[in-house]
Amino acid sequence: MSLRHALLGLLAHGPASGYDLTRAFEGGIGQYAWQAGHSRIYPELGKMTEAGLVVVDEAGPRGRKTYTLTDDGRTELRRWMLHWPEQATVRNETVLRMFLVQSLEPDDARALLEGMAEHCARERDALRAVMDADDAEHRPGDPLPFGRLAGEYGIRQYEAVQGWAQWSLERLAAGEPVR
Amino acid sequence: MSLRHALLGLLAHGPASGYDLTRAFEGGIGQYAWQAGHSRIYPELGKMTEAGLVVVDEAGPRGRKTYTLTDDGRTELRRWMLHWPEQATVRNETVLRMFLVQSLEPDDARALLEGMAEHCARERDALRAVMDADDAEHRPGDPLPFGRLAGEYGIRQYEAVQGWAQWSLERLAAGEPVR
DNA sequence: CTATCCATGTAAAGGGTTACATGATTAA
DNA sequence: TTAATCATGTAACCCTTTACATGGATAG
Repeated sequence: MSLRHALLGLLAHGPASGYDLTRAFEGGIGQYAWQAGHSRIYPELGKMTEAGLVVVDEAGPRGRKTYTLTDDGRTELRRWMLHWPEQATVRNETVLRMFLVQSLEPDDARALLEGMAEHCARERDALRAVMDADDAEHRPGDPLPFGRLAGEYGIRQYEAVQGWAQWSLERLAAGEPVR
Repeated sequence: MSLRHALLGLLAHGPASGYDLTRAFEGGIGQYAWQAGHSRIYPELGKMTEAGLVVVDEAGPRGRKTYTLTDDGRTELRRWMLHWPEQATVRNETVLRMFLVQSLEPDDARALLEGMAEHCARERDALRAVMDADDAEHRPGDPLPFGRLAGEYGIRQYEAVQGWAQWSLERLAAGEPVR
């Protein structure tokens, strides 16, 4: 049930409404870590309120509700962050394609791997540019923007996929039958 | 709906039963790419049969049914492999923790990052040993074992996480406030 | 004969996506 | 006044997990 923990983690940076949290999932966290839409977020915030992990400050225009972490919520977040299971939930279409590349004809496999390498090179450059811009704005002593550390991982991740695709292309080019 | 494509990809290597496919998900594909249990696999194979993507050779002990890819199934697999969307489905608890590390107290963040680095170093070594054993058994000209290419990515992936955790620890050690 | 593995299925409960539905506030 | 944005919610449908349920084949 990681949506709950994603919400706890976002609220650890300060109070937010369901609408704010929905916007947050449109950024990097939704693209790289965990997806969620408002229709799932609102009911989950309701359950978390019942469970005493968050409280509502009912005060805002248009019926806006602002949620704040409770001590129990912060404790639960810390527990989840530090005690991770050996087998974490993983669902990744890109890695699935990596497993299944050996089910394609050599020409198709080559096309897939070349496409992946190009895509990752482009995404890596784009993310590098965003992170460089963040760093340029950043004054020493200020807190890092949310997701700055994870962004650095994103760059390394794209480089890993790109390097892997090139390594795989070399194995294909060497005439090694991959299936 | 990637379970369908995972099954198509596994069946591309040869006919298999629901039981065989369930076993396949207990290996690397289930650990790194996509999880599925038999209670989801059997109904999905039924729907895929209705859709004409697979056919059943009803012949085996204990009511065993063996599924084989049809031409339509192979076409659908190829389509899905080569035409990937920009925004792929991602659900990854480890990356979620990376995003939320900035919501922890510095001591907790350090403990998390050190734990991740150690865990990845261990997993990397274990996977490297399995891949080396695969390569030792492998005769040039034989097809690569299923998942050999993806396994190489696994190694690079663990190295990327480990390198990232160490980079993040250095930023923490430098006294930079991460939140 | 007995335990283990092979083999298939269904049911219930919960998580997640898409669509439906409504209305207040603000900026142009 | 009108369009965009803020803001919340529910309903239907599908996917996923866990548990329930059954029985054949094989090895010791």
